[in-house]
Amino acid sequence: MSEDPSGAGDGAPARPARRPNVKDVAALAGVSWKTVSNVVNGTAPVRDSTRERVQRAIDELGYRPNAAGRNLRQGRSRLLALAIPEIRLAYFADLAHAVILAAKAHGYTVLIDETFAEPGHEQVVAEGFRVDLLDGVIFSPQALADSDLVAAGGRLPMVMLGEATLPVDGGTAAADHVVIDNVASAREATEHLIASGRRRIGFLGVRATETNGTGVLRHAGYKAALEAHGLPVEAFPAPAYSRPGGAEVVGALLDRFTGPDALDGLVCANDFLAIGAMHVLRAAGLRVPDDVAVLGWDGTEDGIYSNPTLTTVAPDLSALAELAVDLVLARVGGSTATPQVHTVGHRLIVRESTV
Amino acid sequence: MSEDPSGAGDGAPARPARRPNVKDVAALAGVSWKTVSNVVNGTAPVRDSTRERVQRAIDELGYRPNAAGRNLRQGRSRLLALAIPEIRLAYFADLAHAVILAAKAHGYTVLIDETFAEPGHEQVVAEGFRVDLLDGVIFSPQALADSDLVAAGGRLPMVMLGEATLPVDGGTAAADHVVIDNVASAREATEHLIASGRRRIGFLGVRATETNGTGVLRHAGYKAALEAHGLPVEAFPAPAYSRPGGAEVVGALLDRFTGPDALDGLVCANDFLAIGAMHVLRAAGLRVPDDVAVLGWDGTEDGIYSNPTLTTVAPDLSALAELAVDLVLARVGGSTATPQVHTVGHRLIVRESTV
DNA sequence: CACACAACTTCTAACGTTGAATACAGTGAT
DNA sequence: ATCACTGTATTCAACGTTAGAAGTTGTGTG
Repeated sequence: MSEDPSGAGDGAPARPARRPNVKDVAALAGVSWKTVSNVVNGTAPVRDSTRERVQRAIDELGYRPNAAGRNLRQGRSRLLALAIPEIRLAYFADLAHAVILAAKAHGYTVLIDETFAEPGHEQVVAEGFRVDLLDGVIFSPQALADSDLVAAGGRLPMVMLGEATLPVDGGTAAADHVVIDNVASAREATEHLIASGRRRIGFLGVRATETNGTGVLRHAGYKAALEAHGLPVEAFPAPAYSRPGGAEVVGALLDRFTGPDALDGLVCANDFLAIGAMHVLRAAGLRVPDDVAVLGWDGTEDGIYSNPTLTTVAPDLSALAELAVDLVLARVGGSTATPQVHTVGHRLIVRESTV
Repeated sequence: MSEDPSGAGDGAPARPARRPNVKDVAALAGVSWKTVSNVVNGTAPVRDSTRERVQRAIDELGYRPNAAGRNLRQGRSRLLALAIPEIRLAYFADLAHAVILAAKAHGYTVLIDETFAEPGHEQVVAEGFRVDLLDGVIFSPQALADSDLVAAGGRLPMVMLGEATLPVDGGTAAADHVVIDNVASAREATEHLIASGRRRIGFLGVRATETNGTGVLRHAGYKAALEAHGLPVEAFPAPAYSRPGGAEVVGALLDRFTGPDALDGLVCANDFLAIGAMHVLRAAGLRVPDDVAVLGWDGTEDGIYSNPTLTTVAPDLSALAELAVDLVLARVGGSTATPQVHTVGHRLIVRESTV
């Protein structure tokens, strides 16, 4: 009916055909558009009276500097990506939350890229995923081995989470890494089980394909603790660090929970494995923690509301996220410091599953 | 030591000082930059041999069209935002996952905005959050009432999830809405409890502040089912649709689960409330489902691995996400169709908690 | 040989922004 | 009255891309 092509309502001010730009503001304020820019960015001194006049024009038109123009001019987008296997996994949702907050504190916006742990997609990320759009990437790789990253020429500032992409020989890292002390935390967690009287403790979550990943390191700490007490070591691989993964492995392992050498403790490489494991154990008529003690990693909220509640190693996620954002933004700012491995804190939260 | 300011390694090709642009590609391929543009965008016909030559140059230089330049020229960023209360809540993580996939199918990238259900921040989103950067927004509001949205002039294509921002009087919606049939699904779920012999069924999750929100509609369906059977209605408010929220409410309500009129069923407005409720019920020595049947909404994976496993109403999330993306992109493309309310499917998944 | 047509080039312009350089006015000193 | 200086404000140019128009080849057709 109306001739207004914008389709906006009647009562409200009609949607302008074109978003206002600096020139519109300048025209309304009666100054040059550069002065408007100066007011917006504080680039050059502007007289108070002029500033007020410009500000009034900005408010009246609802002017917001166009991001594309600004990005083009400045060569920066103030956009970071967080590349993770899958946002549905609680740990990564927690991580994303922490990273979004940390980035916002620096005026940065975060966009989530799900890799689904596919080597192909992870390789794409490593090689400079959306280098046309992003200022930097925070990358939590899963399938990528240490050697892969070195091959990719660092086209885009990148920070790695976890040790997976570190050279096994201890050589120079290709990018900054942020990690928790997996060996120490695994030792702590295992010591906790031993202290509560467990003697036959299994480890769930070794991975054949990993050379330097989370699972390997946690397994190493677990092994060190048991060997220090002269106790037997028994490790099982997991296809995926997920609830179904944990359920599957433990399901195929149920006969190891009966007989004279029955397992009475299970160190799981993360909370999901532990919850999947507990689910199957319960279905098989085994009691947690009475028959088997179970613990995991990540400190996800699931462990607070699981039945029984779950003992877990919780990384200091906000510290991790802030550090990762600081490091990647330092590179964006031009830093060429030698990449390093940074360790953030963790703590063991003891709950019902290991009482 | 090296004079190379890029800081790149030695073996790998040094990071170029400047990212290649169309002119660099054109020079290498021996064609005009316009031809490169034509190859990249398919704007005009190009001979196969030429196309190949250009493609080789693109690959060799690792050329990727600069997003800022392209956005500026085309007036579109191919960026959508998904505004949700909090990514850590499993339902929203599932939703984000579905939206990311749906958007990717259209060449769009998604950026997550967490509103924390703060009215202030939700208002900002409604008024055209990052209109300078985004092509559109998919918005799952929590605190926003129906009237608020109308006031905001639609500066940015927006699709709303859920009924919260619909006018109560059934008037014209200010934007497209995508919903599930909350009344019908609540009736189904409640009928399921009645069919399994429950007679004293409570509802968890009404909200005083809502006029047209999810909780109100699910309560209406619940009420309709009970009244159809002449059974008593008993509803309780929840401070937040979270596990702690569910735990808190049920914790203060434990005496309603003993005595002659003891509740033997609990319809919870979402899975989180249900899991929090089950947690407290168990701690108080009550058995689910023996003493109390419990169910929720959202179909989150938590309900598969909870103890007991949880009966839930699962929305068809991929349909919901695809529809939302289609609708918002239609607006981006210039559609001025009258906003409508679109309903997607759901199904009741029966598990242990209501056997 | 004129003509149509395809493939490509050249040229112009514009998207909105901001750094660098420059112009301008007003003040105070010489 | 001239000059230097300071505080403001302005003009210029460029970021990388693409749309459009007009011109230039080369090839094949009538």
